[in-house]
Amino acid sequence: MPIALIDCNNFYVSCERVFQPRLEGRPVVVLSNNDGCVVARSQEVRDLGVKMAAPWFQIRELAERHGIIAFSSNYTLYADMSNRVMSLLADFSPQQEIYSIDECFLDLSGFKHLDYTAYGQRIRTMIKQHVGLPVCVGISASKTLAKLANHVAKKRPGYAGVCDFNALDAAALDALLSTIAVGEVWGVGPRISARLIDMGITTVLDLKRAPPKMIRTQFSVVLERTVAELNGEACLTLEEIAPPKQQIMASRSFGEYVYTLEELAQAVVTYTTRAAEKLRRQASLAGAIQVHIRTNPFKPDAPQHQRGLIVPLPTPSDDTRQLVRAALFGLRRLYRPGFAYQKAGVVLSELIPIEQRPRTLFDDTVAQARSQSLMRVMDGVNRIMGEHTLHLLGEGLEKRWKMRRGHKTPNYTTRFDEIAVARAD
DNA sequence: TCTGGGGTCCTAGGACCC
DNA sequence: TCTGGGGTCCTAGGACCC
Repeated sequence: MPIALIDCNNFYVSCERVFQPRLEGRPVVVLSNNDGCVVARSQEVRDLGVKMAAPWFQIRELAERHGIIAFSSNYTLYADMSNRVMSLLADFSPQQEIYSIDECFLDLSGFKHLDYTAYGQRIRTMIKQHVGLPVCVGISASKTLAKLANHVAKKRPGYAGVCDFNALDAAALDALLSTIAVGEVWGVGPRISARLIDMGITTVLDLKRAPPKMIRTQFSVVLERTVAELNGEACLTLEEIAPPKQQIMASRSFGEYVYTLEELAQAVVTYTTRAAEKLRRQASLAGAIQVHIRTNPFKPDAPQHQRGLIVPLPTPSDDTRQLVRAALFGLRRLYRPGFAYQKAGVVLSELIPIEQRPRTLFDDTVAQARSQSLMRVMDGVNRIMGEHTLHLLGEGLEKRWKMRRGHKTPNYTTRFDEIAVARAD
């Protein structure tokens, strides 16, 4: 069963380059929320040795020396670009799994006599032409192998952006796998990688040939499955429909330290509102809400305070006001004065589909209906008029604590007043 | 001065039951 | 000196992913 993995190259950076072609060939990074650390790097930046997740303030000097251009994350833009890519890719196979904002799997098993490498090149050309983004394509018999094939397509110029493992004979494939570090395998993170290397399993080929039972006892069934996948046995199926989330989070670091309960409450109301919107979008109710606050863990000399609390709801709900009440109840119990808080967040859990709302004798169905219409109106207004048009006053008006985004580009594709302008001078 | 955010799955261990 | 056995459920924590 041939599976293709299509992955955009340096996705966020490439999105920015589409609208500023002069950035082509120049070192570019995109920063995380709060302009905290590097979350996307152009090839030029990788070549300078800048690591993923490097704190921006630490590499600032290097950046200045080499003229690295930095952008704040513009998730509105990236999400829109992603949708365009995914809907184009959907035309290349009846089965598509959108795995993340910049990758998807396609099941190619229906295409019997296809030249997969040529097909991969057609995909590349199509995406480049219609969206302007560079992508690479990996093809093989399992998801794990397709991921590796994609890695090869990205890293080895000889493949010109498309690598089909099926096109190699067994010996050639093993030879190739013996040149890739075991840590590149999907599902092998830094911890497991270090342990494997201690055991003498250093390359992908070593892991492919490791005895599955030993891997199971020493590690887990998960890694055992990975070994099977490396041997061409597809254990992971294509998930075309994303299952509803089991928990929904919203949290942010603050742009400036927060000291007072009042300001923490504003943040908690804001994040709860966001989480509740996501909750309603997937038509679920939450049975509990967890609140957490913390000081800056990177400042061990400063007084530290970090706590979380789960607040059960009287009945499962998707009403922002009810969730906010519970969250603030939790916050008041967590809060201790005298600390410089750096982050707060909420997690909605015990989610159930809305049609499974438990019924009791004492349900106030009138209040429930009112709540539903109110939320529908709020969501509707915010969808049409722009997010945040209608919100609870508890979010605060000033938001001194809101995140820094000093280098954000316009929402070129989603707002008429920020649309890209082309000049012919 | 400045260090992201949002998820999933699995396992071990404790509580509890008969 | 000796202190059952087997099962389920729940939670916290660890590992991973992008």
